[in-house]
Amino acid sequence: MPRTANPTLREDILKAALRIVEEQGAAGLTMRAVAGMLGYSATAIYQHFDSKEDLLLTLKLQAGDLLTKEMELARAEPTLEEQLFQMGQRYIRFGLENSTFYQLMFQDMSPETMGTPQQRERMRQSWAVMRATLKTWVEERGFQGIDIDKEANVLWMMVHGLTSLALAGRLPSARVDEVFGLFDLSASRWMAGLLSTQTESLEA
Amino acid sequence: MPRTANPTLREDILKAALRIVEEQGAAGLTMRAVAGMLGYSATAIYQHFDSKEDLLLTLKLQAGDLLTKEMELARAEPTLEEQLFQMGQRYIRFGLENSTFYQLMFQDMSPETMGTPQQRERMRQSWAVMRATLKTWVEERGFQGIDIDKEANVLWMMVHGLTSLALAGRLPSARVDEVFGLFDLSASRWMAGLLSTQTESLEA
DNA sequence: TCTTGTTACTTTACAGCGTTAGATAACAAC
DNA sequence: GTTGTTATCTAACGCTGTAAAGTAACAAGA
Repeated sequence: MPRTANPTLREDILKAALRIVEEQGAAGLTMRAVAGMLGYSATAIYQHFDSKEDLLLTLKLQAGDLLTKEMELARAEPTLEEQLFQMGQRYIRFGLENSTFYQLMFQDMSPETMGTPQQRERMRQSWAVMRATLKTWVEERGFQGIDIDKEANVLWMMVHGLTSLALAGRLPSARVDEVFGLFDLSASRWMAGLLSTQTESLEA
Repeated sequence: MPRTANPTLREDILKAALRIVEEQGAAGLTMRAVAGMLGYSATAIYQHFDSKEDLLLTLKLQAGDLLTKEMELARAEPTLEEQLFQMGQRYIRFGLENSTFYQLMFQDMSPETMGTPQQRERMRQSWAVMRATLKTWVEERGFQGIDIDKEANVLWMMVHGLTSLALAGRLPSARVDEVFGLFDLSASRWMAGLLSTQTESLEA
């Protein structure tokens, strides 16, 4: 017969943490800051999260879900090619517009920090969305000798590499349209390369 | 007529910091730990570095130099294609074998943390090595309508994306040979894509 | 309605962090 | 020797994440 807890506190903590990360960056995210924003003491958070690491992991998982949702929106495009292309663009835009989060998602990814296998799976959900579309497209076009998983990883490393470099200030410009230009180029190289393997196999 | 400082202390600090990062990860790198390893007090470091951030930046620059050196070794390969390919492999291997460092290099890259324009230039040196080889290759083969800078960025985002995903545990395996397999695939897609633009322009 | 058991939350405290201020002492120059 | 400079140390400040212990709110049973 215990005292009842604030039923929304867990979510409130996550919302406050999200706001702090957005407004002040990852360095501003302290237990005291989060709790203070809600009028609680810092240690109250430990009723709902094991540690700051646990809180961060939850935040990362939520960010991953947002990215997945974003990519699923691309399914509205009329053709599969356009869907794939839009997924790439939406991925990049998400990273650029939520830079702190995106960097967080790919940071501190030591084995312990990565959570349970289910959580890792959840983090890969956006990849799975893209992979599924790619698979349908490859099958529809009747491409032969394609390892879907590997091709999906190739596409993923392109968009992630691009986003990551842009956020690190390692590209000539981090402007969305310029980054999209590079995405255009790399995607068309990949596509042309893939198509060329198919014409070859037709000739043979 | 001042007292003389330990002439090797600055380098000793960097060496100690390097060792700590390698042995204990970035989290173990504290001013007290670095100084303690050398028998100095923590504040002695401030004679040689403005802040921990300054120390870290210096470390990153050194890591960048190492990567550049590593990639320059690929110039020994007999053909330009092999040189380019080796550069990619050496980049990836460097990242996988110096994971903490590599992650450090692409972390905390907020505008202030990035140092002077000269330092940013120095950080891009490994990219410049690859770009130069790519340029020579493109000219030697007489390829037309190629924007060298953009193609170099495409190659860079592939190797960086791959390395970064592997280190984040987001690929099915982080084993060097498996990662190399993905590099093979993406590089050949890019190459075939690029070649296809050239045969098209020949036909036209 | 009163007691009781559970637990949400607070207060206090601790060790460690980066960094500053002030004290100390080493040593080159005169 | 004396002096001036500065390399280095000690002490301290305000921060961090978090453990331990205290407080009080409230559901359940009488």
